[in-house]
Amino acid sequence: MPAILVSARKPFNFTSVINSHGWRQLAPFSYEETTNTLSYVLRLSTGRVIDLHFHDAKEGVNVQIPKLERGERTEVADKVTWMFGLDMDFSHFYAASHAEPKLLHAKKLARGRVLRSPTLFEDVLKTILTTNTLWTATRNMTLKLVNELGASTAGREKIDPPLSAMIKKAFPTPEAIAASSPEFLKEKIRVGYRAPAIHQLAVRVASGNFDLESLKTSDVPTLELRKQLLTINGVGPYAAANLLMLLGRHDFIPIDSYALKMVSNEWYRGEPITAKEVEKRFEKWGEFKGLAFWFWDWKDNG
DNA sequence: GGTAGACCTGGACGC
DNA sequence: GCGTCCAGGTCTACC
Repeated sequence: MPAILVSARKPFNFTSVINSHGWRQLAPFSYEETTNTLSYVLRLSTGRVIDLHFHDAKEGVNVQIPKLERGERTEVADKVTWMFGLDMDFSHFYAASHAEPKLLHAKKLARGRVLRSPTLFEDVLKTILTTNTLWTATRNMTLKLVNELGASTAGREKIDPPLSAMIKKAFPTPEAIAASSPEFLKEKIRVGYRAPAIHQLAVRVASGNFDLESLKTSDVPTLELRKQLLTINGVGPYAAANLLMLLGRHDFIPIDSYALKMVSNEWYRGEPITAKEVEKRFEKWGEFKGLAFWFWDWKDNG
């Protein structure tokens, strides 16, 4: 199988990226622990759906791909650069955190990059699917969404049952989700009350009324970016902070029940706390607040 | 600005 | 197998 090497700005640690959060467990990602291989089913801009396998190449990411045209290879390289944040620079964060014992490992393990999907649309939807539910349900909803509405590696031709198990699917496009209905999303994908929000976002993006992908490269201040993310139904303070982290803006902390638990165990003897206490503990980290929180060496991370 | 309650799913638990 | 309870953020109404 052909392969391409996509280089990373140093320092880089493949394992740190794929372990940065739970994204590798969400379809169309999959992970094989014994070989430390991350896989992803990618839909190219031409509509072709391909299977990618990522391996550690020390100086970057080695990507196993099917035979592709030159333009397709360039597109894959660009997507991989985004997904792994290969061009990102965390030197200022490492300098700011070098004296903090709880962040000693940050530079050593090249922490800072968080695994992303190729499109912001996919990351927004996945983030909405993490809200107000348990992780197993998030995994189920994502898998159903991909299986029901995603384009397949086999194209449109009909596949016999024995072969169909080998066919993989990409994350659905905004158009595919927009063409479904809130009722379908609720009843088939089991997304519950999130159905109208998910469908509405797909319609906004598919119709061209909301250029979500442009936020990936936007240079507007973080507060303004946050404001735009909060216009999305289903995206509240937690989801917006999570998405800002994925966008490389680290001024906000995604405060969920896990954050409250960790901060409470660290500084408040496990007693009930509010978001205010979390903010207070990380206030001094300023523009690195999100990074300091995300990569903090917690006393009890169970 | 702060707070209470509804929104859903699915896992855990008791019977 | 069935019913009940509970965890998990966002949104809206209300104070």
